[in-house]
Amino acid sequence: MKTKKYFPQEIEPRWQKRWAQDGLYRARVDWNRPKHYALTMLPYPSGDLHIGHWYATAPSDARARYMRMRGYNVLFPMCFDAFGLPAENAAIKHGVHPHKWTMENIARMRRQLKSMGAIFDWDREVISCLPEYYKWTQWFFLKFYEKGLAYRKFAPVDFCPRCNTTLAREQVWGEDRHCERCGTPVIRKELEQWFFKITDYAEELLDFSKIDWPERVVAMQTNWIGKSEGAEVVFKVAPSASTSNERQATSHEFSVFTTRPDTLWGVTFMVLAPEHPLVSVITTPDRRAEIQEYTAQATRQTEIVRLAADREKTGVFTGAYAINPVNGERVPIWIADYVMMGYGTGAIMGVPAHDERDFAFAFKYGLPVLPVIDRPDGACRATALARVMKEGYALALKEAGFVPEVEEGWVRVAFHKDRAAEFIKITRENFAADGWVEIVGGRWIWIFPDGVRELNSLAAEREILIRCKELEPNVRSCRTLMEMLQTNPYYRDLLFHAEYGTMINSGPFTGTPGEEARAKVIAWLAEKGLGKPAVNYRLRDWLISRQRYWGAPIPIIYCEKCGTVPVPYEDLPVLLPEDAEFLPTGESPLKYHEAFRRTTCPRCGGPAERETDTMDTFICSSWYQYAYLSPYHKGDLPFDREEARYWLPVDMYTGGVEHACMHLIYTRFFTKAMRDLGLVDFDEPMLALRNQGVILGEDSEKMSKSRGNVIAPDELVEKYGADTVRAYLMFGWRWEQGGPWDSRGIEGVYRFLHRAWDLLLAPPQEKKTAGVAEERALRRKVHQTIRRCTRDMEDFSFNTYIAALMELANAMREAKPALHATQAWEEAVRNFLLLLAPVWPHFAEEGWSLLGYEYSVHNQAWPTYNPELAAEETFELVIQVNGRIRDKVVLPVDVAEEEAKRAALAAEGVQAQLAGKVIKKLVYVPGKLVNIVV
RNA sequence: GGGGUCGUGGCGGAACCGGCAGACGCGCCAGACUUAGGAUCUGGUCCCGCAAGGGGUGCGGGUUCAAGUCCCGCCGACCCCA
Repeated sequence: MKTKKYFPQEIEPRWQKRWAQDGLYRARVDWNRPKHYALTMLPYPSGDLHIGHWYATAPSDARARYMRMRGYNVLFPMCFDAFGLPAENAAIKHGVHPHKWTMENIARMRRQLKSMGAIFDWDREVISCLPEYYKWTQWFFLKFYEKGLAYRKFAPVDFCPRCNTTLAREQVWGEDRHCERCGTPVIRKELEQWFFKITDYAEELLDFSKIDWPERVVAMQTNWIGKSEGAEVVFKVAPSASTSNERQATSHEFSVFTTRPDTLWGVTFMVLAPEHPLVSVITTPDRRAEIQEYTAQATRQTEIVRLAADREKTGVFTGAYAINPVNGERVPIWIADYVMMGYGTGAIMGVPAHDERDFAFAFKYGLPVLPVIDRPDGACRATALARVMKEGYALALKEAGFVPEVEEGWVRVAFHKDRAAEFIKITRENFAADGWVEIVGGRWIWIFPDGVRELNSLAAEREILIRCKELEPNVRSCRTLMEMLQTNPYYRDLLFHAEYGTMINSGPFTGTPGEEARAKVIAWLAEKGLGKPAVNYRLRDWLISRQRYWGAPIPIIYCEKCGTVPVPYEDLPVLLPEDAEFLPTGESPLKYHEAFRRTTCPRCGGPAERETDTMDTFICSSWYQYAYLSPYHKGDLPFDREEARYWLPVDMYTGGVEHACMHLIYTRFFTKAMRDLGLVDFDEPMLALRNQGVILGEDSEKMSKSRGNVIAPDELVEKYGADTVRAYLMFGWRWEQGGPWDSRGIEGVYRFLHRAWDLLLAPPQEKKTAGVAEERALRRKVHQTIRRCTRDMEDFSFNTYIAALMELANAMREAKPALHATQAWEEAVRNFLLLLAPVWPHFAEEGWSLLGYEYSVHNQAWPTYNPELAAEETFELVIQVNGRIRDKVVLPVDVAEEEAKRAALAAEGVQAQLAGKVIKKLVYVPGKLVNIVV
């Protein structure tokens, strides 16, 4: 009888129907079994399922199936992130209502997802745009509001002119600060917006000790949160000259945050943000006009322009001075647009000797530079004008071991600071006229014929400059010493450095080594009451207001009498009206919906207005893993407590790394806030996380309709069946890496399924006889494969998992003529099907059924391997001479060391190499090799 | 500029603790079966060489009996942050 051919188009729908009928994959609470909550990131219902969805989902399903066979009660749900802009844009473009558009897409994508044959429990599906769902999204908002985690403030915010809405800081990407969704560069607006206080959890979000997440994601989040430790230091404003005789009624002060309190003695100016409230107070009358003009112009600039690193720094002097609390120096206060009110305290201290930006600013405006941190490398350079030196100067230096370069009337020398004293001595002995030689870098010393002067204070800076100007007409236009030095290209790279090093010119701290400098200064500041330790985070609060229609309305009412009033819980959900005009005006469409906007105050009953912005859809997805527990829960809480107690938290989360600083940080914040609200009793939503890569088009470019390189999974399923698509997606790439699609590669996997079909179901073409050894060899391969596959599935190493199955199939094909119908063969077939089951669920079920096993293969236990059966009996001993392979011999695995060495020395290929040589050493690695060193 | 990840055949990729580099698959080459083959099966396939042998994991050094793997320095790619 001829075996029928493998025909996935018939097999797959049949089994999918049967599994659904039997509720095979329904996940129910069962306290007698260990649970495993596997979750993959929910898709946005954009229209059709993309091959990327398959790439993310199918391998995750295979692993969830594996866990199921391992005996876990597995929950692997699926749903749709249904609110969001594309629905609204489609409405604007094609006149379809977002609800209709979204629900139709969901219906299509649900059908497409079902063709995958995954173990999704569709009874737990949730759709975030339905009132039964967003009621709870609004409920979370109210809870956060009660807890002080949701607040409204007027602030400069990022606005996408294409999406016509504000965005959270996380949703603005890249150097050009573009919108994460549409790529348009954002602009800045000043608006009153709602925020979630994620910064309250900044410190806790930095703790990843309880979760097994990829290092890359940990690094990205850590980077994003951007903790910097340092000190807050208070500077007093010096009484201004014009008012000094009248004694000022109020003394002003302001604080700055710095990560480098060890450089405080090097402060030569201060900079306030133009928006800083003190600016208008301290500006002297003569500076007022200029300051006002600059401030007005800075406010108009976007943050992106103001912060651009390559932009020339500009600023204006306020006329006021601050007193450096550590040494009483009077330093000028400037304003500059590169200082932002929203960052730190809106004021910085300028230490041009040890900060690149400060250096550029000081250089531009002729502010002095005072080095206060020693160069760790000690590199010094010096330049002498040849005509002021004796002729023998260079020679004298040479004799002393220096390496002077003499060129165009200059003598230049580079040396280590330890030799500075010697250099000074030789230099002083060699002056022929009045002049000077300066040392920069490791030391800052001006050598004059009558003595040396060190640059160790602002006073010294002024005095040295005056002396130099007297001596040299060329430098008379220089405002600072640094300006003078800057003209000499030989000093490039030595004029400032930002490294840690021993403190110099720092009063009582001079000589403090770099490693302890910060801590010591901070402690001292605190003790003297001049400052305190402080931590600054880069993380901003999460801006959640969106000026769009297709989202969950923010449940807030504004009453003229009562102010901001939260919608009472019993009034939830605040329904999104169906008949809004959603035009992209840059303001919320709900604002123009009178019936929605006008309401009564829940407190006083008077007329009031609703908030018309909707919530960022990332809020919907911050708690969806809880929604699956009891879809559209009807109770006091968003989910069923019993279900939660059993299933939570998520054990394995899979998805793309592009969400590292958005969804993945938001959902961690949500869970921590939920914990503090008493809703859950754990700290992290997802215990483990694994990221898949991205499948590119065959042209190695990102798939896009405009490029025409999109691979449609539906077509592939139609041609090859879902099992082949699943297997190819797992085999073709390192899962976490992804790469370009290869339409020939999938053919190879398809062929493999056909071969495997014949291997299992067709009678052998020929018959051979076999001995015990062959039988044992087959069983060994089977058990080795179980071992490999188990490990690979644990490690998400899907490509090698499939490779191991292919190897087993190859071995089985070899053995089939001799072993068919033996017990070893039966065992091989049974285990092969079990190992196939997570990857090709339909194929495995069909094979299992045709071979007469009891339904269902997916209810079978994961096979275990017998280490004894998996163990090899012999091995190939590699014999090296001086590290080069010269021969190999096959030996029993339990061979004695002496025996192995004897065999190695006797090997033919070795003998030829050893002739007449003395063996110096013999390295023996049991079970591996012998290396003979001669 | 700072931080991270990574460089292995024509391609995707294997290689566990430092121990046979290139598993598995694609492609390619040869053969078989065929009216035919873009189906299927068999064999071959890192490079040089008829061979013995030699070379080889981005480049240059180092540690070691032994390095794709560890260390140092370059070069290049990608990602994140400026």
